[in-house]
Amino acid sequence: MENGPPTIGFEDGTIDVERLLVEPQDGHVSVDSVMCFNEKIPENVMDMEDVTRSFGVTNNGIAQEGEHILNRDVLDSVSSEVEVGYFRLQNDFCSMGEEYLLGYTGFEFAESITNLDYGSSECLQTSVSDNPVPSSSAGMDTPWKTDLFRIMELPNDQLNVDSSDFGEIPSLCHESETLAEEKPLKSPISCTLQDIGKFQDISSCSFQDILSDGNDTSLSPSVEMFCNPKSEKNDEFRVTGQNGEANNALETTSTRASCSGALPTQKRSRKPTQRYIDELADPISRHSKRRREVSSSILKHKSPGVKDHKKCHIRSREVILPAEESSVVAIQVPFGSLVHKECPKSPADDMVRCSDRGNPIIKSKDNLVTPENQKRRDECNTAVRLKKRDDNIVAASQKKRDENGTAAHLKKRDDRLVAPSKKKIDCVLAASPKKKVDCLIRQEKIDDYPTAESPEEVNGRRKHHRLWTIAEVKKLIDGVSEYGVGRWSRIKKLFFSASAHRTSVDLKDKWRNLLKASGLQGQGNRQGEKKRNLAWRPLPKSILRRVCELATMYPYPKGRKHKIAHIHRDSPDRSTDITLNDYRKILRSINEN
DNA sequence: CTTAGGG
DNA sequence: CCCTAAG
Repeated sequence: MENGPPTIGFEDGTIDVERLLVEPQDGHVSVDSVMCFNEKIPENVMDMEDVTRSFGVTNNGIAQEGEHILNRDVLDSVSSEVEVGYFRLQNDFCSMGEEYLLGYTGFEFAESITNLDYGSSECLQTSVSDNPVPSSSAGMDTPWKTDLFRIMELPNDQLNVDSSDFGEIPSLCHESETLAEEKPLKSPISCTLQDIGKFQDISSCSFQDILSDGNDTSLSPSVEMFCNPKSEKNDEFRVTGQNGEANNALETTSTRASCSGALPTQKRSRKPTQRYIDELADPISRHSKRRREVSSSILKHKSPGVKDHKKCHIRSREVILPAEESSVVAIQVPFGSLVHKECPKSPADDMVRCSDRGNPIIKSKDNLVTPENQKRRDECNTAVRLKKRDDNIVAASQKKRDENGTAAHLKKRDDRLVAPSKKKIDCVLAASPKKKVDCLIRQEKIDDYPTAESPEEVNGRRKHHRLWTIAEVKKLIDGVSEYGVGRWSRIKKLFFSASAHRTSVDLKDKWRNLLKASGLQGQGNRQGEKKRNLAWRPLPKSILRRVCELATMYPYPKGRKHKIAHIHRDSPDRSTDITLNDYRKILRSINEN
């Protein structure tokens, strides 16, 4: 209604492409909010990506601006081809392809569209049939999208744009609104392209990687970030923003809200599809099998009805996204809004907690994985151990053994830990059964943060496997540089007194891993090491370097008898860093004596 | 109890 | 991380 072209089609069924153009840039035309034609879209090529491709829309825009540029020439040529109907090629829609749709899984439409890949227009029809186009008067939405549905409704062999469609555009608003309402996810306003950019900067992997990653398994958080805001746009014709400004999100949201208010009900909001859930859950699950095990058992014991609350789990999990530790900074993806809506507790708690040592890093933690979202997951949890060593084992006996063993160990460990806070209890008290589950999940998350204050335990069981934060690694390195390799208990005492977890053994193990990562240890198969190195989580090179230095300094085996003499002798050659550490170490030893 | 090492 | 064996 506002600034969008009220109509873009001609009476003869063609489309005024020029009107679709938005903000010409550098001889290119931004196609955001622009749509195209269905032209000769092959019957079996309903996939948006294909469409996009066939019209020369480039996808490279995502990483930068999240926009797609359509060469004007191409567009022009296309315009002549436009004959009947059109597709709305929303930028993300195009580029995201299935991803985008998956992000949308909340409602049938998405699923149906997803199926377009397989080339059946039936999907479209069925999906639309589910949402019959109501005739209402209020109209704020753009006709574009609604017309998309129109087209879908049409039989496969007659994709025609009824000129009347343009006239009754307003009447279609209702449906669009409905769709909007059905969206399972509200994109957080704070989630902007800028954030995404930041993410990119921080993480070593490119967005493309992420995308592809999400392809096989599920939507990666980052993808979601993209998807959600876009989804909003998709429903809102008012999509202005190529810039992905937060304001946009707000605007669109509010617009929708008002619109829906005007057109109450008629459609009950749909729950996220199972598929959607699956997609979300997958990435995390992959990384934290272990956690899952524990959590599953916990959940199982605590609340039999976990399955019923899958959705909640998902929500909570979304709060914390896997952050990259590649650099000293980790990204915190603002998915808070989602959580806020679904869950009473805000993720903020976790974040705050996580910043021990003043380190603003939010660990990605596989931990979050815990929330089993799907039946499948639940089943797996309860019935099968995903541990590496359990790969071949399906037998219950094995499982039992493992559980018992771990349980015992955990208990033991817990005893040594700082007394758990009452957060969990509070949580439980204040919550309905559903919330209880959430609390548990949150508990896990909290647990992940190595703050002495928050070593909560769930039912006496503790989650293990906390990711090592860079800060921790640094501390470890400092400790090693001070005390040398092998004095894990001391290092633990002095550097990790704050973190109840991280036993001396853990330190030792971590150091071992660091050595591997630094590629300085395995003399035999250095190549293998290196290869694995790539798989390693991007560790700050500075850390790796220090590890190397320390490793050379203190041969891992106890062979560092002459350590001190060595140091003195070599200190001039050593980096200032090491020298300083040595100095400190000496001082400390002196003090102790 | 602490380490080293294998799993 | 877990588990075990060795000082």
